[in-house]
Amino acid sequence: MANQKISTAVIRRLPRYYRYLHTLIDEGVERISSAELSRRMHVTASQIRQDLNHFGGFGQQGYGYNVRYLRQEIGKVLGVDHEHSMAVIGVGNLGKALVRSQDFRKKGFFVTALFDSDPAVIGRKFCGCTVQDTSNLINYLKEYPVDIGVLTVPRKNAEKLAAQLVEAGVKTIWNFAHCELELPADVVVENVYLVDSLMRLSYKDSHRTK
Amino acid sequence: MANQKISTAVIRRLPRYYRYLHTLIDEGVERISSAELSRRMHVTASQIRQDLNHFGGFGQQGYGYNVRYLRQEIGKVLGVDHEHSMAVIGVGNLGKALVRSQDFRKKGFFVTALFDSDPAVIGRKFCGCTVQDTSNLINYLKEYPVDIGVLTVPRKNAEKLAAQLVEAGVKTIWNFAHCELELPADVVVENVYLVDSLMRLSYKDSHRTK
DNA sequence: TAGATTGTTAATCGATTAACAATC
DNA sequence: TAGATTGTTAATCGATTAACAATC
Repeated sequence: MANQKISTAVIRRLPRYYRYLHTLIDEGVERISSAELSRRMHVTASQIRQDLNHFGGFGQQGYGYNVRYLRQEIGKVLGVDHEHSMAVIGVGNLGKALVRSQDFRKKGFFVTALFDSDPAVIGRKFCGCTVQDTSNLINYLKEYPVDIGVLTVPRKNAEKLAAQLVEAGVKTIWNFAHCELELPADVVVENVYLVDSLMRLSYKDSHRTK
Repeated sequence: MANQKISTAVIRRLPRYYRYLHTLIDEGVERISSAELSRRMHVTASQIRQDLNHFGGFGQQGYGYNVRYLRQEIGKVLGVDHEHSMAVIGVGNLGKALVRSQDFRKKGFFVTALFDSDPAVIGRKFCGCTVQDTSNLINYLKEYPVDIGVLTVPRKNAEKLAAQLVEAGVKTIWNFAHCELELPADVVVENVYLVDSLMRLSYKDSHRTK
């Protein structure tokens, strides 16, 4: 259960376990050994046991892992055992897509505030949430705080709006703008660089192992 | 210039170099040493030189790297020195966002076909492209092939439509559906699991180093 | 209790960093 | 030529895999 610096490689794998355990529950599987999970997920049993043991002894010798319990515990580790509120900054195509998606809501992530600077969008309603002018961002979020700020704005505005989020007290940012934000050390950021992803696909495409 | 299995860690970093070199060009920087780039990008100079040398000697002793030339060469490695056509399967919020985005077009990725199964969407036009019924997918793409298939459909339809893409001859898939596609070995896939990304952010949020 | 399987330590493998000879 | 900086080999570090004692 120790808190001694867990590598990002391990963290990257956690959501996949979480997801896979869900499909096991759907299949009605009650318990599973690391060996069986290894076969199904195409990772080594050693890695599974090592990964899980960073966070606690979730299994039982001679029995394996209880699927529901294990998923619940990984959920706790990932912090998806409770709800999160989000403010979406930039209600363009991508912003709208995120607001409307059921996927995040199902996992407990709810959009509670929308901001945009385009007068054509301000005042419009999406999923029960009215788009506000970004000039209200700091004041509004100071009064009605959110857990997560979602940046879906053009690159050139991203840095400024990120700073405003931080000023409003938001310390957790999901950034879709294609730039690297420079923020105080206590702010955590997860970047989604779709162009990078597409380029990696392009790389795989051109360097296909025949 | 060898083709001897380059690790994914290296590939993951390439788009970032590519991006950063662009900002250097914008700043009017003509040449740069690995030491200077190291300082600016917060990676070791050793790593930069190692990474680049997987693909060729792009630098010059005593001089450093020519910024334009280096960017161009990394572009070639990533396969963004030529255009790519894409078919988007699933014209929901996310699909629309991808079609309308300038970011991909600017990098040479053009959407040339749209498919959906919803009658309310079929026939509508986005960015000059008319949405076709997915039942036409195989026939159309056999006649008018694309380089990349983009899957922005609900999880439950993803596997079936991926198989149809493959049948139509598409061997490169950008998958946004939250599932792991099982496809022939010669098909390359890049997954974008937004829910996973959000969970990693949630993890960072709850395990913040105070 | 015996068998199974974890938790955990030890061995291996790969990736990152350091060092330096080659060379522009 | 001398100085600078790469390309590349060698050393270190960290992550993955293997092994096995602990234990349910």
